[in-house]
Amino acid sequence: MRAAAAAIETGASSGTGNFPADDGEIWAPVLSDPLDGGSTSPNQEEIEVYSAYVDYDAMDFQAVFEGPQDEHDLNKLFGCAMLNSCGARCPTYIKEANFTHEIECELYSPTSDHGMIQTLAPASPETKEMKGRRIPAPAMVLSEKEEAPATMALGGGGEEDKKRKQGGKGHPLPSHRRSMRLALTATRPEEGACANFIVDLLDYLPKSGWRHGSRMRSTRKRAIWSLNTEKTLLLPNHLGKYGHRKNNDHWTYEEMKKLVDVLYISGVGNWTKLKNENFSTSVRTAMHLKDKWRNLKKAYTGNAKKRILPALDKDSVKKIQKLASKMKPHL
DNA sequence: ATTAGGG
DNA sequence: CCCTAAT
Repeated sequence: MRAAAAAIETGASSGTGNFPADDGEIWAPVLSDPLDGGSTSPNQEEIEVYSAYVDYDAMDFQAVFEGPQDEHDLNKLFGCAMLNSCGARCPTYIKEANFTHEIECELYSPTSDHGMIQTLAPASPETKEMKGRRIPAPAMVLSEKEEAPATMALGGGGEEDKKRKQGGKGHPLPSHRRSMRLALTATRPEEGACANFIVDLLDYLPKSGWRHGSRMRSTRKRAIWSLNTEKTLLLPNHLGKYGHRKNNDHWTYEEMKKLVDVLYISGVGNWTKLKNENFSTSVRTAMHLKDKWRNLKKAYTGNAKKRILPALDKDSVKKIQKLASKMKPHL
């Protein structure tokens, strides 16, 4: 079982870029005050996020630690939260205007397509105490057939996926390369922490724009989640801010590491050649490679303050910094 | 056709 | 990730 992977602070900021022990593990930096943008918050609690799954891949962390790029990232955040601290059966709250639904979700991790969270099974009718408020849960019955499997299936094209795609029961799968089916977890997580975490994540999208550290990054209208008749959790706007992008996929850990490794050997530049020789099958264009390098460099160079860093292994970080400072690959 | 840099 | 001026 994988140990603690990261901590999320909901309180005031502390240092950024905390480097854990160099144990070769994929790590992610502490995300500073993502929820209140640095304003003084009475809520100083620290929530430990951990994975209950053995083969937890870095991809899953990206969404959380890169911060929302658009509304769709909430799906990832959601999934991350659930995967990490909750599990499929953990009560999850969806705030809809003034009403709060308690649901259980199935996550479809978006890649080139836009993903969505679909309710897998309605939660048992009960009332939860949350943040001092009484949250009414809708009365629904959990059906056996709709229950999540006891194992998690990673990677699109699995048997479950195919079955569902061919118009079976269940919910229609969006076409995507990867999908995650949340597993039932043996142990129910601490309710308070999870619920608060989820709700706070939803609050991550403020009324007008979202914050990155203490500064406002965009003026985006608040996304209101809603459940349609299919019990599908949807956003009102399917395209979002970056919906026009041809490739709206986020870089994976493997991609970033490969890019760094290649640059470390071949040097920075000659992006077209780099693309043809090392990323010929990748969706990334030469310009994408160039852009990513620029962003990585910026992220790990200088006094990057309050910046949400992409999860990378320490070795890659060193290479980035060495390349950035034009140091030779000696040592 | 590519790249650098701003958006 | 896109756009575009500059090369």
